[in-house]
Amino acid sequence: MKVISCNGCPLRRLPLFTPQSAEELQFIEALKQDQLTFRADSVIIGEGRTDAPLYTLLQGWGYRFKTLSDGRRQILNFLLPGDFIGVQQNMGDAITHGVNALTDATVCVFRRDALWELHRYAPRLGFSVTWLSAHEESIVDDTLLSVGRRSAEERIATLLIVLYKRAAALSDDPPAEGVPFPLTQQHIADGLGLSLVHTNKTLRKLEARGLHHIANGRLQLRDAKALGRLADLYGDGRPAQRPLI
Amino acid sequence: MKVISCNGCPLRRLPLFTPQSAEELQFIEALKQDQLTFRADSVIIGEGRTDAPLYTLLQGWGYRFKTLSDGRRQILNFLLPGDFIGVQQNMGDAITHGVNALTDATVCVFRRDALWELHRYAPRLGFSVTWLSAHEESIVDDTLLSVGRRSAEERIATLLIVLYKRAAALSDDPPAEGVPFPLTQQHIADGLGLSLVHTNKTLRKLEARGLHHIANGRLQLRDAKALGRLADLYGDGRPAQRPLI
DNA sequence: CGACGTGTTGATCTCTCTCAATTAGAGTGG
DNA sequence: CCACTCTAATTGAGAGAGATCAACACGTCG
Repeated sequence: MKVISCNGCPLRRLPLFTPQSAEELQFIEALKQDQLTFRADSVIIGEGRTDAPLYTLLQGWGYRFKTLSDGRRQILNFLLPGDFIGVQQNMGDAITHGVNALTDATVCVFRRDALWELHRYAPRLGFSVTWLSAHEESIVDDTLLSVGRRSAEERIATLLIVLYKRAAALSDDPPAEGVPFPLTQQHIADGLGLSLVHTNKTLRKLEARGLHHIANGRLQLRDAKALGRLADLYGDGRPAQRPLI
Repeated sequence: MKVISCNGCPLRRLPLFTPQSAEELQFIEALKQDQLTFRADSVIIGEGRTDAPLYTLLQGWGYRFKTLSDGRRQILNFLLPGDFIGVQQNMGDAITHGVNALTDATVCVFRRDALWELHRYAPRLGFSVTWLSAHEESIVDDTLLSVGRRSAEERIATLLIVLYKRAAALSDDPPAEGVPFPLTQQHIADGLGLSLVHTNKTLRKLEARGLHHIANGRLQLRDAKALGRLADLYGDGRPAQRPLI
């Protein structure tokens, strides 16, 4: 993929990034060092790294995860274009989670001190990063609610709705035959604290009831209302809303 | 409790807040509006509020939580002195979780635009907030790993260690007869995605094995090594480490 | 003294896990 | 074009960790 300028960056379309000034854009451009592409299933940031660079996901999907020493794995959240990668760890703390690519994924690489530079010289953008960081936490909060208190059916319904909305928000055209959905059942299981087998059985049950359909890497919600009843979400599941400041 | 000046604020002792300059302190002081005290078990921020102020927990414990419409509750994380309350929501997003006091709790109240002011005029402190926000997320990450992939015994061992360390880091004297531990078993259950009954049985089992002891609102770790083996934490459970910048 | 919150314990019940096999599709090499 | 392999999905059977139901104990408080 050709290296694109920050001017055409897909992140700019996100509502969080209120219209940037020319100076701000130029500033970001100066902090951007490189652009890298990772293969599907490859490691973007290894668990335990301390010197991880700061990335921004430009294209493709990924996920953050933690593992126990015996191999049990929990996916913390899924990363879609526009998400930051490694903010926590770029602040001097040891990283305690890994980041893998789910599909082929292109990232922008920023200077290690980019976060500080941003705060120092473009506080409005620094503020945006804080906002985005807080928003990512709220996604993890939602997942924790699911994993802690929802049944398997409810968890899966919730995940399907949330990912559907996030994916749909990124495409320009209305999602006629569904949205891209690159997760395997193992990813779903690891994201929801379920076993692979039970995930499969639950998915089949929901699909048999006509609630959704997954095929060829695409997800369709066939009965969004029923899924919504299962999920019992109030305001969650919609993409970030408000502009800043 | 007497209103204290930011100069004597307990937060200053936290390693995250590298020595502040006199100007920075003065700046914070100007943003501080008030000081409030909440009763144990009272609501600090109601679920769904949109105009919540920005607080900082000065004294006492609290917790963030989410509930499903049928009443199932998940505690997202526990708040100890030095924690922020409502950062996410003070950034223009609707709040989707509640905050309750666990003990009597005193908070500092800041102007609603304090976060922006901080970023704008004291970028170093703004950066600290971003760091703190990211760090809070990493605590939720750890809990999600527990709830998703650890057994009941392992979850409880993990929680005890983590809270012990956080509480110990806040007291000056070495914790001879344990650290303050104001949680009821219901709080533990809601924080770990377990039922009350099973939480009780598991706690009793661990206590019978001599791993810990809870009495009179205090927690002692009697066999930290055994608890650590159960918890299987690597770097987690210790308080925030590195200074900034 | 009765009511209430918290903790404790026993007896079921069930959701989800684990184990085990099988199927289907993609890629590879002969 | 056909074996061979590997990964992902699927399905059945049995086992188990944890949930639910039901009592009871204990201390505090009005």
